[in-house]
Parts: sequence; structure tokens; C-alpha cells
Amino acid sequence: MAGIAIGDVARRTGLSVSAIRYYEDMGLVRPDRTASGHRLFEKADIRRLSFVMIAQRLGFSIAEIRDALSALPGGRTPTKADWTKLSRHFRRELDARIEGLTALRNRLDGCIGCGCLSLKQCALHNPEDTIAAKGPGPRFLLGDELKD
Amino acid sequence: MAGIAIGDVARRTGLSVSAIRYYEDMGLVRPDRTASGHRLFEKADIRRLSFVMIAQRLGFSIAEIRDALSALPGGRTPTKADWTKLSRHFRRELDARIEGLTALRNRLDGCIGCGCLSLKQCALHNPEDTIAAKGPGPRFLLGDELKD
DNA sequence: TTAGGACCTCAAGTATGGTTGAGGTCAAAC
DNA sequence: GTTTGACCTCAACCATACTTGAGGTCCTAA
Repeated sequence: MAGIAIGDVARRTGLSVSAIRYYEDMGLVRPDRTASGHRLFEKADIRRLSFVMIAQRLGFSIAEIRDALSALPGGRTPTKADWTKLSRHFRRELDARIEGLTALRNRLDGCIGCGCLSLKQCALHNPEDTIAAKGPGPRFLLGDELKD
Repeated sequence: MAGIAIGDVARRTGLSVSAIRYYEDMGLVRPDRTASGHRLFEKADIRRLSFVMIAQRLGFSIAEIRDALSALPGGRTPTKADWTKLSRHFRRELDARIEGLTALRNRLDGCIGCGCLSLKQCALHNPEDTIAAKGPGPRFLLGDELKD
């Protein structure tokens, strides 16, 4: 077969056509082209895009997903073992995020207990954590000199 | 005392001046003004902003935080009990998110086991979940008719 | 052969969470 | 009294993850 058109890929993944084109721009897929410029996808691309959707749902950014996908073999169609390896990587990352969030929640418990939520002794005052904080987070979690 | 200037609030919370002004625009704080237009904050606002920082770090959006803060009393300075109540609300939300993420991770495990990651029988194929999916997520998690 | 849908590119718009800069005012120290 | 730093507003800009629209081409079926 000669390849799958973008509309068919959209129907089969549930993605929008525009999102798929965007993912190509972002380097997540590299479809072939017909002589006239139409994209031609392979079945492996559908798996690839499904993986993108799952990873996004797990909270990973396009950039992170692109980095992870770059670990897939270039020359051949990825095997089940390749995908398993990739999934394990995400599983580890996910474990870390859940752990970080749980730790933060437990500290929030401590703060509920003491009612402080803004004192410098607060257990939440630990800006060095690498939790789920994505994007330009607060430079410090809590201020100091809060003696009210 | 006559109130705290925005620069002092910034120093005491670790927020930038521009972020504090942005938070005012978003309705998270409502400082008084001097006759000449300068913002005057109260100590309670510093606690409020500290709470905003914590909640952001826990992954909540400005809109969610604003909604939560609207539960605080309007006429008087919030008491420790008011803050505790608010924290418990966030704790419940956080529990739900951790739970959702854990469930998703466990399902990912199943998929690693079967190596599918894109088949319609996959346990990850459940678009009805209310997990950490924020923003305009994928309309479906996985496509169908993937028989490769 | 021609109508229609599906495809193409590129630019601009949406939302979130801010930062940065221009242009101007205010207040306290010297 | 004037200068300096902190404050003010408003508009524009950054990144992320896309969508939407304009203007045009391709392909298939009647």
C-alpha cells in the first residue's frame, strides 16, 4: 500500500488534521510526501502518534516526547521491544512525578495541621524540590520574615 | 501601620512585582490604594499570595485558585481555621490527581506488558477519565481499527 | 470535464502565566 | 529643590499547544 493520507490518520488516531501537521512541525513524525506534496504516513506513524497522545495525557511536553521518541531506531520500523523500552522510561518519569506530588501533599498535611501555610518554618518551604513544577515556577515557595 | 508596598510584598513572598500585579488583575488579591494610586497590601495578603504559590506548585491554575480563595470570608481577615478549610479542599483535589495519575501509570504497566500501546483493546483506551489532562486534550486517547 | 472534497502553506488568533519596555508620577534623601 | 529609586499604566512580547482562515492545488467521481 502506498501510505496513509493525513485525514485517515486523523480518523484513526482521533487527532485533528491540524494537530498532526503541528506534530510534524515539532518533529514528532516525519511522513513521506507524494510528488504533489501530500503527506503519506505509515502504520508505524499511527502507533507513534498514539504514543504521543498517551504521553501528553501523562503530562509530558512535546519537547520531552520528542526527546524520548528520538531513542527509537531510525532505519527500521520500531519493534514491540523498542516501544516497551520507551514506555519504561515514561513509567520511571511518571513514578518520580507521583512521588514528588505525594511528598508535597504530605507536607501540605503538615501545614494543615499547624495551620501556618505561610511561615518560614513551614515544611513546604523547600524551593529546591524537583516536583511537578513545570514552567517558570515561583522563585521561592514561601517568603521569610512572616511573623504575623 | 499603613500597609505594605508592592516591593516589600515581592521581597517577602519571593514573587516578582509584575507577577503580583498580574495576580491582582486576575482577582487573586485586592490591595487598597494610596491617594496617589500606589498599592497598599495587608499581612493577610502575603499569606494569600503564599497560598497562591503553593497551590500553583501543586499544579492548580490561577482560575482554580481564584475560585478556592473566593471561599475565604470577605469582611474579616481569614483565620487559621479558614485557611485549614481551604487547604483541605486542595488536599482532596490533590489526592484525586495522584490517584488518577497512579491509575494511568498502572494501566501503562499493562500496556508495557502486552506491548500494544496502540491497540483498541488497550487498557489506556478510556477517554472518559478525568486525570491530570488539562487544556484541550486529545479527543480520543487511542484510535480504533488499528489491526497492524 | 467539471464540481467537490481533501489536501497544501503561511499567517494570525486562542488561552495560560507571566515578563519587558515605554513613558510618566511619587516620595524620600541629600 | 532636585535627584533617585520605587511606583504607576498600558501595550507588546515570550513559550506551549494548538486552531482558524485565507488563498490556492489535487484528485476522484459523476
